[in-house]
Amino acid sequence: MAFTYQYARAALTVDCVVFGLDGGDLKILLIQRKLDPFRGQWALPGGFVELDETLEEAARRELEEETGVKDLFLEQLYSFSDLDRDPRERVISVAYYALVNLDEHPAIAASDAAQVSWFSAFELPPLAFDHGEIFAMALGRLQGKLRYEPVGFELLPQKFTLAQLQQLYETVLNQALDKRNFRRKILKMGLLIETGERQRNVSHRAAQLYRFDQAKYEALKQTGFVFEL
Amino acid sequence: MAFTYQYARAALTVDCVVFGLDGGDLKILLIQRKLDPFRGQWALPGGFVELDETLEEAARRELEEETGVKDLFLEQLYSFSDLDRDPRERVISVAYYALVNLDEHPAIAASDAAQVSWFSAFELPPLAFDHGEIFAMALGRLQGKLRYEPVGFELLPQKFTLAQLQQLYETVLNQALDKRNFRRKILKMGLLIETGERQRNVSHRAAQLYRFDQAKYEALKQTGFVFEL
DNA sequence: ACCTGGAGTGTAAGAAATACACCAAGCTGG
DNA sequence: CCAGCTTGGTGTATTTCTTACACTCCAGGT
Repeated sequence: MAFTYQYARAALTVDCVVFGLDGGDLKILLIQRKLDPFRGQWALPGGFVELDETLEEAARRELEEETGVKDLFLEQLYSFSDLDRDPRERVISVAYYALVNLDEHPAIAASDAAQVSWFSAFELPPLAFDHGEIFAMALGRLQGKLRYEPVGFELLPQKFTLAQLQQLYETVLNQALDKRNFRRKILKMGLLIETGERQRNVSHRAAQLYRFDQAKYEALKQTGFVFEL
Repeated sequence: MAFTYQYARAALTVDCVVFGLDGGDLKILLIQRKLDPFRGQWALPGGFVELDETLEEAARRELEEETGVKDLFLEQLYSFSDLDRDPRERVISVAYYALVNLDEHPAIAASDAAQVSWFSAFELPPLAFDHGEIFAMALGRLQGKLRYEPVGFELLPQKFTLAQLQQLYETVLNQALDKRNFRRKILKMGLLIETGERQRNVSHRAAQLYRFDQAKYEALKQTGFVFEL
């Protein structure tokens, strides 16, 4: 079967930058290409957009097919359209970035089509196509978002300690933060709920576990409140 | 001539939300459609992407063809992909938003293809397709950008008074600002240059004219400085 | 019992944000 | 030419936020 159009059309793909947090290490998910071009090189998961799905649906479908990850925080990043970004033909790619909690999605179901692996975001191998550029923009976006929106919680388990939260900010923003000031500021927002539970199986005093109060955040947002760290 | 592909491909368009400032009124540029669907309705300028141009090039080309505006500040906004956003067939649109100085681009060369007109952004007619949604996102983006990046100057003439700058912020953000605090804050950043010139032909005391120091801003940005109002 | 390692806490100094009102300058119209 | 109108331009006091900084508490391991 073939499809014919009066004017030439570019192919349309989605590519996903999936961030995960492994302690003090920010990771992203890459797949190893099994086909030319760039065979054997690492690339962002992604693929062609079908006609009966939105871009976001395509991104979620490709992610699940290629890496087994689903139900994650996903947001559109940017559309890339350099003329020669794919050596085969004109391909325009809409990039998404995603945040997952590594502990709750630890085992990436290896796709039949490719090798899948987490890489430290600050020591990536060379990437296929313009994926290096896409990654750089995604990292910048993540760093920006983190300051002005409470997206970081997507990278943590539902219940987390303040130290984990602080380490998340320090890792992603790549700067040290003062513990007391961090705690005061984040607690003053009133968006963290003490669960009453504490850490288990740690060889030191166990920390209080908190949850993020999504509902309260949504309510506050209506009133003009801006999350800002 | 026809083009045939193995898999179905969506058509790809660009649409532009062009903002201009007319005193205390934020305006956007619309064209009246001459063809179905939505014939006679107002719509964002835009059109199909050719294979030998990037998305941004397509946006600039369509803007110039349809409205005569060129050399403006243009940034990608978002890609829209709802399945039924165009009743004819599957069309994915990459939206851009643009800022122009109305005084320096006052006469929009009427395109041969359509009527072109500026509308007050807060009293828009119903728009074709999902252009209302695109506009809403563009307005939100503009309001956000204005706070954290010095994009507002794109809406003003090269030389402007502090009152004009303040009115720009008040108009776009839709809130009143204190004159003395505004002046102190913006001047303390050191990004405005006194031209030494003053307003002419005003029936009151003439205000000092300033220019934005783009070069200094670029330099400061490197050092981690963040414009914030 | 004691060591280790992270949890948890307060304060003082400086910087920034906010709220607020009057005189100056220049043109206009009588 | 003078009165009045319109916008330009300026300072200060109060409060809030930011920053820098060091010790005790607690639990598990040895």
